[in-house]
Amino acid sequence: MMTPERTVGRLSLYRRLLVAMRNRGTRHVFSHELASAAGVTAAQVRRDMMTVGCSGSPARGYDVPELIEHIGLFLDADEPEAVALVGVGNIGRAMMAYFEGRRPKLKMVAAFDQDGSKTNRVVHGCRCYPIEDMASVVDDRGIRVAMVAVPAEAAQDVADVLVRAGVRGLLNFAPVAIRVPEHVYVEDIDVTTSLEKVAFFARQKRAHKVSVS
Amino acid sequence: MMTPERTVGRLSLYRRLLVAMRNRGTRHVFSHELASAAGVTAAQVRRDMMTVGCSGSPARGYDVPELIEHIGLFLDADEPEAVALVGVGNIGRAMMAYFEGRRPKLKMVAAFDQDGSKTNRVVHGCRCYPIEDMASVVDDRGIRVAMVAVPAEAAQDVADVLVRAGVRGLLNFAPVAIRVPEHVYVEDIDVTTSLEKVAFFARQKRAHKVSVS
DNA sequence: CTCACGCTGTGAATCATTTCACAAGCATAT
DNA sequence: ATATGCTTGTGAAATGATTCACAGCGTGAG
Ligand SMILES: NC(=O)c1ccc[n+]([C@@H]2O[C@H](COP(=O)([O-])OP(=O)(O)OC[C@H]3O[C@@H](n4cnc5c(N)ncnc54)[C@H](O)[C@@H]3O)[C@@H](O)[C@H]2O)c1
Ligand SMILES: NC(=O)c1ccc[n+]([C@@H]2O[C@H](COP(=O)([O-])OP(=O)(O)OC[C@H]3O[C@@H](n4cnc5c(N)ncnc54)[C@H](O)[C@@H]3O)[C@@H](O)[C@H]2O)c1
Repeated sequence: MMTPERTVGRLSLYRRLLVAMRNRGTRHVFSHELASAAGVTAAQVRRDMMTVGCSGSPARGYDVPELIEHIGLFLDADEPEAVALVGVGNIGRAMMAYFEGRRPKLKMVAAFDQDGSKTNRVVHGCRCYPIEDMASVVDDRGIRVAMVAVPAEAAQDVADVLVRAGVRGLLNFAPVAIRVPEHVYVEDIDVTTSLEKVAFFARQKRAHKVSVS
Repeated sequence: MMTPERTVGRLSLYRRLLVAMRNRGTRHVFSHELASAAGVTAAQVRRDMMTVGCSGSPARGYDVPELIEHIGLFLDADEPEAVALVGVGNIGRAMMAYFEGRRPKLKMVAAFDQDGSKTNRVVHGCRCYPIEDMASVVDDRGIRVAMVAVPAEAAQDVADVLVRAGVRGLLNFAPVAIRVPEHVYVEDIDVTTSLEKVAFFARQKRAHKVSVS
């Protein structure tokens, strides 16, 4: 019954593609069309649709608005969710700019930083508080999801405070493995690792190409 | 013989942790220590060490400097590799700041942007060129790895030019599935999807907690 | 009205990755 | 010298994710 992590990621991607299709006026979509747009197989799409409990017709495929709605029911909370950001540096500011008005169900409502020159103002519609206020603001506003964009040395401490204040999910940009209690979910975005993977497989592919041809 | 994608990601992570250990003066490490630092199991670490062909002693564990070297031999190219960046916006600039002097084997040597106000200068040690020069600069410098940080609408076009100019690996920040020939590797960093995953599992965990206790 | 086609939904099979479990090893204490 | 208590390395088992393959169906053509 527990949904696989990969599936959730793909559903988020499908939704974005489907919204774009709807905005272009597309009403129906076949599994192979969505699959090709998402870069996965048609069977995968159909399986994923099973997990959101959505079915299509053999003749027309899936109904796009209906799919968007079902994915929303599955993925989203009932109420819009408040998200906190810790660390108003390069990455933090880029994220504020990016998320402004993008996903109405996930609104960045509070940012925190140690540096006094970055706090007590509103950036991209998000209020910036001194770090000392973090526990109380997160607790008061019932914030359950936070992005961590502070230097690696500070990430664990920040996470500890967030978790104690009630946060249940962390998106971590700092290049460290954050340790959290079992009931907290952490997703890491590790750009260095990603880039090293790209460099590694870029080389592999070249080698493979040569050896085959 | 083809190394799994996951393994490569973990090796990159291990290396970072090992370098930090070495800088603290640690000479030897047991699989369970590295595992705990990386947030994986000890068996996983030992398996991964097998793929880089590195062995430890039952008494002392693995030799830290030796491990760092072996992972380097496995992951890195012989020569330092040049990396290109396309899109000198919020994300692009954050990446330039971040990678400056971080990984000597992966050096960001050229950035490209459409916007004239961002080009023909040096930012964080990386020269910014007009987008028109991209194909020739990438080709001339033999660049094989590139980061794509342009708006979604432009990403496919940019990727096409890069691939034609000889790029074999892409790190893509734009929220679209980029289509590339079979011999090119693409890794996506999709912050929206990651955040939606975090929000989803944060909720799940809460539910799980309640139902168990 | 009937047929043929191409799609969906899904059990079963395949493929990939992780974990188990244990023989063999090495340093240390006795 | 040898017993002890850790560890490593690794087949084999388990788990997890993806793909196959096909029955069943709805639609549009004839
Ligand atoms: N910039 C990038 O492209 C990039 C890429 C990958 C990872 N990262 C990681 O993301 C994190 C942030 O990177 P950045 O480039 O935005 O760094 P940055 O230095 O620009 O910003 C860090 C911010 O965190 C604040 N801060 C420091 N300690 C704090 C604390 N204890 N509590 C609250 N705020 C604190 C600082 O005042 C600063 O505003 C780092 O861990 C970095 O390694 C950044
Ligand atoms: N900012 C974020 O936190 C964030 C997060 C996730 C994803 N992204 C994605 O990353 C990409 C960049 O985001 P950003 O916030 O840096 O955007 P941005 O608007 O700040 O920067 C985009 C840059 O690309 C340049 N550009 C546009 N078209 C171009 C083209 N055809 N060729 C070359 N350069 C071109 C622009 O001049 C600009 O400098 C977008 O696809 C965005 O969706 C950004």
